[in-house]
Order: sequence, then C-alpha cells, then structure tokens
Amino acid sequence: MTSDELARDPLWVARRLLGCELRSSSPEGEVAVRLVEVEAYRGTDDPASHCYRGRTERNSVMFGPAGHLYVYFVYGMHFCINVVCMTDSVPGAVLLRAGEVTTGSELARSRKPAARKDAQLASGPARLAGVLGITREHNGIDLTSPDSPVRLYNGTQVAEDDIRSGPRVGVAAAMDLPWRSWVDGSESVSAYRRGGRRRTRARA
DNA sequence: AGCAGGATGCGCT
DNA sequence: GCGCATCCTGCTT
Repeated sequence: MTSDELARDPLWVARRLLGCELRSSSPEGEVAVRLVEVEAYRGTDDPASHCYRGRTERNSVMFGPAGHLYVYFVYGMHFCINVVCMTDSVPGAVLLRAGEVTTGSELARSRKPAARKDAQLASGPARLAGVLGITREHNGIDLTSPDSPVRLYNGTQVAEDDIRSGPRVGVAAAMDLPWRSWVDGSESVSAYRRGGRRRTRARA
C-alpha cells in the first residue's frame, strides 16, 4: 500500500483496504486485524462526512496528509478510526468498521471481554479500535511510518467478486450511496442498521 | 434471534 | 442543549 494509493479517492481506497492488515504495538503486546468492512466518507459533497461543514479542530487530521489516522470519540465512551485519503482536492477518509483478529487474540479478548466469539472481537468500529488499544492519543499518527505504534500492511488482496457494498451504517444522509464495502462471507462484518433519529422518550 | 433503552462525553447549532 | 459514523444488557418473541 503506497502513499500514492492512499492519496486516491476514498471509494477506491476503501475497497483497496479490504484484506489489508492493521497492526498495533503497545506495552501490553501486539494485536493485528485483517480488515473486512470499511466505509468511505468524502468531504465537501458528502453530508455524512465530518468535514461537510468545513475544517474544525476535531476534523483537522482529515485535512492533512493521506495515510494518517483520524480518531474520533462518540457516544461518550467509544473511539472510531479512519484512514485519511484524497488530500489533494477535498478531505476524505475511510472508516474502519470491522476486522478479523489475526494476532494477539488473547490480548484482544482481555480488551473486549464481552465478545462471545472471536469473530465478534473487532466486529464494529469501536470494537475494532478497542481491541487495537487505540484512543485519542493516536489521532494523527502516520500509518505508513516504521516508527508508528499502529501500522498498515498489505494483506492478501480480496478478489473483486468477494467484495459486497451497500449504504453506510447508522447514516441517514445519502442512503442511496453504496459507500460501505465488506468481504463477503466474513463472520466479523457488523450488522446493518439504518440511519435516522432514534426516538427518545421524554421522562416523567 | 431481535430490539429497545441506557450509558456517557463532547462538538456543534 | 441536542444528537451522535456505538456497545452492551436484558427482556420479548
């Protein structure tokens, strides 16, 4: 996976990332996952992108060089991770939604004790970030640098015929865009959930 | 097996 | 304040 490739359109990078391996080193040990589910987000013309309304402090990494890691915090307790791409024209990124743990499943299990099967350890974006031990401290790191604690490697390329696509999970805007891609048949692919406002009952 | 609801912090209107 | 690129538990079919 070259920097040239990472600097391309998020839609292309997303499919290219399937089958790649993400490896994280920490004092606790090493965990690696094979990516099986991703989503593309593309700046200015994508209402679901964090960059849709321009640059802020939170999304500033998405405006930086391709191949860096954009980490954000959601729902008060979870981190999600993206690979930055397409920096020449508009900001873009690929959300890493799910993977299969290939190295360090014991450490991964200790970080996600609720998982009932190994296939669920990294099934979902916050779970994926969780098993890799990624937090806001990792925001902005270069995934292509040998000095980085988290690095991206070429795995076994997934054949076109084994890639499926559909609308992004939990996104109400642009539901007609099939910008989520996943590896057909992987048990680790997360469940689809439609976007839209959840009903919140007023309490008495 | 499937869904509703709560937990929980922070960025943005 | 509101709502979020979510996860987990517990209760219903």
